[in-house]
Amino acid sequence: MGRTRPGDAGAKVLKAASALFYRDGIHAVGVDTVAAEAGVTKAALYGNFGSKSRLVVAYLRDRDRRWQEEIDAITIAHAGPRERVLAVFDAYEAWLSADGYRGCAFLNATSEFPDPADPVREVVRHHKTALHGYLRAQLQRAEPQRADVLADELMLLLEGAAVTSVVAQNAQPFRTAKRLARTLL
Amino acid sequence: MGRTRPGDAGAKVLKAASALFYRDGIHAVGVDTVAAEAGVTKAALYGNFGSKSRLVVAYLRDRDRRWQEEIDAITIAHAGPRERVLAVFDAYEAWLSADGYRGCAFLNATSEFPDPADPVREVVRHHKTALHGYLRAQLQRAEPQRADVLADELMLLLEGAAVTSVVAQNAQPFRTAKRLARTLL
DNA sequence: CACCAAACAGACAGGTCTGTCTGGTGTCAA
DNA sequence: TTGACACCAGACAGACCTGTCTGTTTGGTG
Repeated sequence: MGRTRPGDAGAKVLKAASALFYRDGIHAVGVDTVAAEAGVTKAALYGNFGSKSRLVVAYLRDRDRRWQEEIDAITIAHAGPRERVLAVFDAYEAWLSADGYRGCAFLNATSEFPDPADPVREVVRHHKTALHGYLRAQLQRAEPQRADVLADELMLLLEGAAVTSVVAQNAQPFRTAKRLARTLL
Repeated sequence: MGRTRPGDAGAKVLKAASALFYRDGIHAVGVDTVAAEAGVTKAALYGNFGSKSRLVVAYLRDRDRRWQEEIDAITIAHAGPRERVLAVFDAYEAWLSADGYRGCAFLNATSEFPDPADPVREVVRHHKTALHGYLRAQLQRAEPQRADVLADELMLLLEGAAVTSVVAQNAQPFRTAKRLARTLL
């Protein structure tokens, strides 16, 4: 019977791991579960990723890449810097609400990996630095002299809305954050 | 030899659990480790708390109680509502920096317990609701008509600064948050 | 067609997890 | 003094964890 072609196992594992790690938490999901959900053997999982730690890093890198695509879509869809910045709030909210307010995968990973030197934390810093850089680049065009401070402040609002919406299990914090962001701009 | 008096085991376990759960994460710490660190047997731990889940809830309740004492101290030390609100930012920052920016114990627990119906999440909601209520009560005296919105906004700034300071491993986000809070007031 | 890489199936090792149980020891109060 | 109680010491069960191993089957390529 048509078994899957070689080389697909890695992608299937990554897809299953993404869903499970995000939904249940990283420490709470074992590699057996990931392999079973992916329809793949543990040997194939280890052949592709080497260890669970590396699979976790791959999971976060993949999510960062998909988020970057979202940012690119925003850049294409909106021309003005203010519109782009506000669209980031909408995109963030959409990602969180789509999965029942489970929170930011990178902040969750930060909670589960306390060591700041862990490779996981490097991916998190990379992701957040990229987001901050995008905001600052946009603001540089709109309000050059306030760009740095504004980018810091908008990051606080974004992250605050993210975690607060998880506790509250609804999108209301994002409305508060976006309204305040609009007045700051 | 002077063994400890009966009744002390519970307090010793709670103290050890608080330190370990907060530092390493809840799922990452086993009950054997907690019992060993407390200088107590597992039997005593289970005799006092019944299960790890209940110990986790006790840990968060205890931390909430200690935070409430901090809030009470702020109320005593400052008379004006604006001073009290800004002092909350300082207290939050002090708690995080004192433990190497490991983050808010309640938000970390939220990451580790995805089910919103979990007793752990109820403690988290209680804690955050109490904080929000304190801010709103203070603001009611300073700016009655804006109190509700302002309390929401300050919560976003507090939570945003908390998680961002963990990623960055420094207190800079709190300075940004406090400055913005001051201009909002 | 023959070969090889990559998948399969599934057992296995060694460790850790939560939770229980047995039996001994110390303390306090009646 | 005696009994209740809370603890100690440590083994134990059963599940789950990561990671490895043996051997087989398959699909794509030279």
